[in-house]
Amino acid sequence: MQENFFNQVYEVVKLIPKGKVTSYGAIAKYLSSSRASRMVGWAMNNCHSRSEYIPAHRVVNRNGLLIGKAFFGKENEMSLLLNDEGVEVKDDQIINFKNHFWDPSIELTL
DNA sequence: CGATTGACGTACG
DNA sequence: TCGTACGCCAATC
Repeated sequence: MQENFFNQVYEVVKLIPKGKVTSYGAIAKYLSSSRASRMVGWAMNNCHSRSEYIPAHRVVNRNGLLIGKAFFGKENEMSLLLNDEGVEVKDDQIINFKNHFWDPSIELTL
């Protein structure tokens, strides 16, 4: 399979610390282009094809909205996981998103 | 093999 | 400030 973009996405997502969240655009920008955010979402769509578990619930859109909840299975599961990790989520919307935001381009110190 | 879609985001009007 | 168009790459139809 793709050992460059997709694998990079999965690796970054798995590196997200507990209680932290990031956005598709942040990962895309860290990997290549800011406009490659669709590829990140596509990677998440195929995340089940990966051998490792991908904490996709820690990856949200630019608005901090749990857009992927519909693909996660149980809608509440995604919110509950984030809440359990210390991330405040209200109505599928992350509260203090900026406070919980985890930027790979900064945390990974590219 | 060619066209369209897809967990988004940025740029331009 | 709000709305529409485009870009990225892979997978599916």
